[in-house]
Parts: sequence; structure tokens; C-alpha cells
Amino acid sequence: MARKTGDKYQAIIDAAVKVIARHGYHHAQVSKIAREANVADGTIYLYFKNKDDILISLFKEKMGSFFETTHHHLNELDRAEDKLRELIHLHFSLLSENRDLAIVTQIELRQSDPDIRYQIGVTMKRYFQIIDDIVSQGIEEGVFRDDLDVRIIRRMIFGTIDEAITAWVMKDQKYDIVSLTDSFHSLFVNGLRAR
Amino acid sequence: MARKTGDKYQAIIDAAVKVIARHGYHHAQVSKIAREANVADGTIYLYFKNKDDILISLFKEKMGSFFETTHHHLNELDRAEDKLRELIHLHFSLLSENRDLAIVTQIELRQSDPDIRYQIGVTMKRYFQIIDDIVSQGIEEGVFRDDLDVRIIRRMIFGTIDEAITAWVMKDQKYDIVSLTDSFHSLFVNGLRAR
Amino acid sequence: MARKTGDKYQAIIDAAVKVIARHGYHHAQVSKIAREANVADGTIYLYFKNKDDILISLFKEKMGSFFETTHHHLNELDRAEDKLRELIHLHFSLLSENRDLAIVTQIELRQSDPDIRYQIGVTMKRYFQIIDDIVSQGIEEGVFRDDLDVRIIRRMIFGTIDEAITAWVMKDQKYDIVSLTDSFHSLFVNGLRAR
Amino acid sequence: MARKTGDKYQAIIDAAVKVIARHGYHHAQVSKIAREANVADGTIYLYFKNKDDILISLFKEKMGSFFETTHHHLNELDRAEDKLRELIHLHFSLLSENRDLAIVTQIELRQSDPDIRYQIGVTMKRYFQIIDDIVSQGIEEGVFRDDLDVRIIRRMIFGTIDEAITAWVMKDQKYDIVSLTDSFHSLFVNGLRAR
DNA sequence: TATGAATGAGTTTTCATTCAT
DNA sequence: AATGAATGAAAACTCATTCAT
Repeated sequence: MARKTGDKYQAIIDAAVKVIARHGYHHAQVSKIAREANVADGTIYLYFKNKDDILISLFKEKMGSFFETTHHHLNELDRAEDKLRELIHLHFSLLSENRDLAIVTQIELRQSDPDIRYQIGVTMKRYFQIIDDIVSQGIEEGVFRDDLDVRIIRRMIFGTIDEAITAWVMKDQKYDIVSLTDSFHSLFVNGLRAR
Repeated sequence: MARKTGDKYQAIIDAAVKVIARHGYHHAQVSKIAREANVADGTIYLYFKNKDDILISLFKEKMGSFFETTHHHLNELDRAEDKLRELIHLHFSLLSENRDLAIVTQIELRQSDPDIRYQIGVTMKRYFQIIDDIVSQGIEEGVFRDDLDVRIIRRMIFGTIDEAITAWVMKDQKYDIVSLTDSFHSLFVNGLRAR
Repeated sequence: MARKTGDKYQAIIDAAVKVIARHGYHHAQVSKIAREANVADGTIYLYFKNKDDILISLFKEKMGSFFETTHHHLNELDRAEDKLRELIHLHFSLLSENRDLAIVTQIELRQSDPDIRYQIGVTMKRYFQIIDDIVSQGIEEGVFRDDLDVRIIRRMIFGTIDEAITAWVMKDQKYDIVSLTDSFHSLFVNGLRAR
Repeated sequence: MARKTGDKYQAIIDAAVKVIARHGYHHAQVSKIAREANVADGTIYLYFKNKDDILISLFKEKMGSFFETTHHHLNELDRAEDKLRELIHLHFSLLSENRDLAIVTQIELRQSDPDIRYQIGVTMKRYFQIIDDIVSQGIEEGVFRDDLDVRIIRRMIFGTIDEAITAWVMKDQKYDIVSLTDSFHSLFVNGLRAR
């Protein structure tokens, strides 16, 4: 029933990002999204199963392509340390280039229903795997300590980056977060250095 | 208007924690909380201005006393490194002893209205200050590196702990998170070590 | 059960007038009246059957004594024309001396429940009778026309005075309504003059 | 937002008149009005901003068209005296042909909230102006006395008619009020006659 | 494919009244 | 006589979703 392609599909997702960023999750009614996308309310339901499906699809589409970009960039690098720097850099730069998206993913979607949050979690696994791979590689290379569970390290890396981006969004993006890349990188690398 | 003391005040807050943990934020109606607290619906409004006030008060009461406990324990210790270990330990142990509360603060209240989230943020500042103080002390002692902004370090520490607790709650608390204290501590200390 | 005498009985009625005049009928809660009267909420119910009973009693007490005053003053006069002038004068002067009461009776109590309005109507009959008597006397004296039903004439007199007082209250009592006495009197007398 | 035309708009207003006349203002729930109009509760809010808006619109629509009718009829007459008779006649006949509407406007809407009562007052100004014009014309023609303020005279005329209609409604419309037209007319004309 | 008018379920809050003390 | 803490019933409004056109 729901077609996951087409101009209108994209238009609706982009409209959803705009509307949620501007009005907040709780004031992002389907009719508002439809108006922003220049389609009728009913048309939404030709492309999405329900409202939750818009939000889940939004996250999958936008973050999925973000994860792909990250994945491809990392493949061009060899060493775990360099990959880690690139991951931090991409995370900061891609989200700071898409402020609406940053607001939506860091703030607004976190107020959503359990179902949506669950689906977001599923999508995030893809990214967690990318980080896990860097950490594992670092341990194999002998540059990262091997006495800690990979998932603990990944949680530190992701938790720290995520907290930093959220703080940046909440401060109305008043400073240049990309320039913090090296600070965070050295923090992680020192914390993980094998001895 | 709102009497902030008395058995019923506490009973209502405890009932709110239970109901939200069991049914989720979006299904925690005032009437359900009243029934759990063994009071009439209207009685709630003798003690709280409105539903938001219950949730904000809940957070302030429960986390406030958690922050106090942490503060007092840290005062008994001298070195920043030890204080950091104690902070991690208390955070993990106090929340794992109060699973309902952990569910409410880590998952459910994060779906709440902007007003509530804002008030929660205000309360959290107290905790951020505690972490900032440890970090500052560590830098003064010469054991923590001084080339990073204190707030960045604090975000790493808080973000990592918070992410870990949330993951533990989401995994239905199937493992012993307190036993991870030393892992996280060594991660932070190594990441921060001055050279 | 309900004692219709005593200091507190009067205090509660006076408090009701004040509270309704200041806050309006819809914001005149029993607890507010109790506080103004310096008694406990429950005490109200030792003197009045319920909230309606306060309002009905208020009207009976205040307007009843107003009607008595009017009755006595009229008895001192002989001619219908003079009685009519005195009635208008007393109506205007007594209500303009009691602005709170004027607000309550002309505006606020008219928003009340059907039951209260019915009881008010019953009390008003006493006043209608006074006007009817003046009109009948005027017809007997041969100074008022006898081709109109007494009740129609009374409705004109009362409707006109009532409309005038209400307009004066709604204009925030910005002009001296007592000085309009003669205008209204001549209007009525000319309208009623027998030929 | 609120579409002020269409069958449903009229149906809802007519339903509101019926429901309020039958059950009284305080028991006229939105859901009852919706059922009477054969629409869903939510449909009401496609045509009206809120419940108050239904009542205000009801008054504007019904009385507005009544005022228009009156205005047009009066334009066909020349002399102030004749216009005054026509005004009384129309007021009595139009309201006695619409008993539900008479109940609503004379009794029920007078118990409504200050906001509604204020809006009703605004609409009534249109009618007051019509009466004022008749009185002014009568004074210019030299048939009405010129020693009284036009607004005082208007208040007498309106207050008297209004009081008469209200009494008729309260007496369960047991007599023919239209037949009283001439009585009231002669009362006014004599009261106002210039000498 | 696309429309948009219509639907109807679901919840917080107030406040008159009671009754144990 | 007096208190005041506790009670619980009652109603407006929003918005995701449908379906006839």
C-alpha cells in the first residue's frame, strides 16, 4: 500500500523535518506536514502507513544515508585512530550542516512514542556496528587497550559525541562544534591507549 | 497551595514512579496515579499544581536526594580520581537499586513536554556542577590533562555514564552494571591523564 | 439544620456580595466566600443548605430590606405621582450607594442557575406588587390612564428603571444616576396621563 | 479555519437553539448539540472555534437577520410614530414565531460567560441604533419631546419591550403578546409626546 | 493517484459538599 | 459549633485516520 519512493515520498519526509524542527514534535500534526509538503492530508497515507511511519522512515532515510556516507569515508582510511577521527569529524560536520535534522534527531524525536524509539534503536545499531568495528580494529592493531568490553568503549564514544551534539543544539548552535573534533579525538585515544 | 510535605505528597510521587515505570509515560493518567496512591483524583491537586508539577517534583525529589547523597559521599574523599570512582559507583548503584526510578528518569521522562524537560535540565545542573568540580580538582592536582575544556570532559563523563545506564535499562537490567564501575573509571582516568 | 440568624450568617452574606462583585459569579467559589467571611468552608453549611441557598438568601436579605425601606417611605406620601417619583429616587439612590450590591443583582446573579433565578423572581414579586399598587392608585385617582393593563404599565416602569441601572453599572458607574430621577418620572407620568 | 457557510454551519446553529431551549444553557453540552445536528463532535470544530463561538454566532446570525428584517420594514415607513409601532410589532411577532429562539435569547444566553455576554452586547448595538434613529426622527418631526436624552428614551423603549418578552417567555407563552402591540405603542407615544 | 471533509476516542482539572475530629 | 482535608463527578477539545468523490 505505502509506496516508499517518488518525489512526494521525499517531499513529505523533508516537510516533516522542517515542521518538527520549527514547531517541535508535539505540535507537528499530520495536516501541518501535508501543507508544508504541498499535498493533501490523505495523500500522506498513500506513502506512509501512519504518522509513526513518517517519523521512523524519516530517521531511517536521513540517518541511514548519513551512516552510508560515514561508512564509505572510513573505508578510504587504514588505521583505527584515523578512522575514529574521521567518524567524529563526519558526525559533527554532517549534523552541523543540517541544523533542522540535528534538532529533530537530537531533541524532538527523543520525545516520541516507545514504538518509534524502538525503531530508531534498530537503525542506530548500524552506526554502533561501525564504531564497534573501529574499536575492534584498534585493539587488533595493538593501539587500543584490550581490557575493556568493546561495547563499553563504544558507549563512551557514542555517548560523548551524542551528548556534545545535543548540548550544541540546545545552546542554539552558537559555537563551531566541528573545531572540537581534535579535542574529542585525543580524549578517546588517550583513554583507550594500550600500554 | 501545594503542600510539599506530608505522607500523601510522598505517596503520590511514589505512585507516579510506579505507574510511569509500569505503564509508560503516555499511559500514566492522573487517575491511575491517584488509585495507586490510594487517594481521590482531586486530592492530587491539593498537593500539586497540575500533572506536570507531579513529574517535575518527582524528578526534583528523587534526583535531588540522589545528588545530595553523592555530594556528601564525595566530601569524605580527597583525591579527584577517588571522587570520580565514587561518583560512577554511586550513579550505577543508586539507580540499579531503584529500577522503577531508573526506567522513569532514563526513558519515560525523556518523552515529556518541553516544560518538564526544561525543569529537569535545571535540576541536572546541580549534578553537572558536581562533575565539573571533580574535573577541575583533578586538573589542579596535576593528574588530569589541562588542554581540554572542563565542560567537554564533563559531557564525556556524563554522556558515557548516562548512555550506559540507559542501555542497561533497555536491556531489561539483565546484567550487573555496578560491576562495570572500574572499567568506566579506568577509561576516564586514562583518557584524562596528564602527561 | 441551617440557622438563618447570627453574626456569621450576616458575615457570610456580606462576604458573598463582596466576592461576587469583585470576582464575578463564575469565580465566586464557596471557599473564597468562606475566606472573606473568616470562617471555615464547612461552617458555611451550618448556616446555608448549599451554595444556591447563599445566593438566594443574599438576594432575599438585601433586596428584601430594600423593598421594606421603599414600602415605608411610600407610606409617608399620599399621591400616586409622588410615590412614583419616590420609588424611582429610592431605586436609583439605594443601589448607587451599594455598588457591590448593584453589580451583583444587576449583572452577576443574572448568570445564575434556573433555580436561583426562579427564587429571585419570587422575591421580586414583592416589589412588583408595590409598583402595581402605585399604578392602581394612580388610575383610581384619575391621573393615570385606565385603558392599559396594570401589569403592562408595571413592566414598562420596572423594565425601564432596571435597564437604566444595568446600563449605569456596565458603564462603571461613571455618571450620577440619581440625577436622572425627574427625567424618568416625567417620562412615566406623561406616558400614563389620563386624558 | 471556521467556515461560516454551508448546510452544516446552519444545522449546528439550529441544533444549538433547540438543545439550549430544551435543556437550558447549563446542560447544553457540545456533544448534545452535535447529536442534534447529526454531525460528529469534532465536526463542530471545523465550523466554530470553540463552544463560545457557537453561542456568539448563534446570536449574531439569528438576531442579526432579525435586525435586518426590522431595518428593511422600517425603511418602508415615513413617520417616526409608525416606525415605532412597526418595531414593537416586529419584535413581538418575530420572537413569538420563534419560541425556541425567544427562550434562548431572553433567558438562557443571559446566564452565559462574560465574553459571550460582551459579544451579545456588541451585536445589540445595531438594534439600539435603530431605536435611537426612530427617537431622533420623532424629535425632529416635533412629535416627541426634546427634553430627554435619546439614550434614556431608548432604554425605556427597549427595557419595556424586553421585560415584556421575558415575562411572556417565563409564563410559558400562554398569551398572545403580539396583540399587546398597540398598548405598548400608545404608552410610548404618550410618554414621549411633545407639548 | 489525489483530495479534504468528516469522524470520535480519550484525559485533565475544578469545586461543591461531607464528615471525622 | 467549628474545622478543613478529602472526595469524585462531569465536559470541552484535538488530531490521526478514513473514504466517497
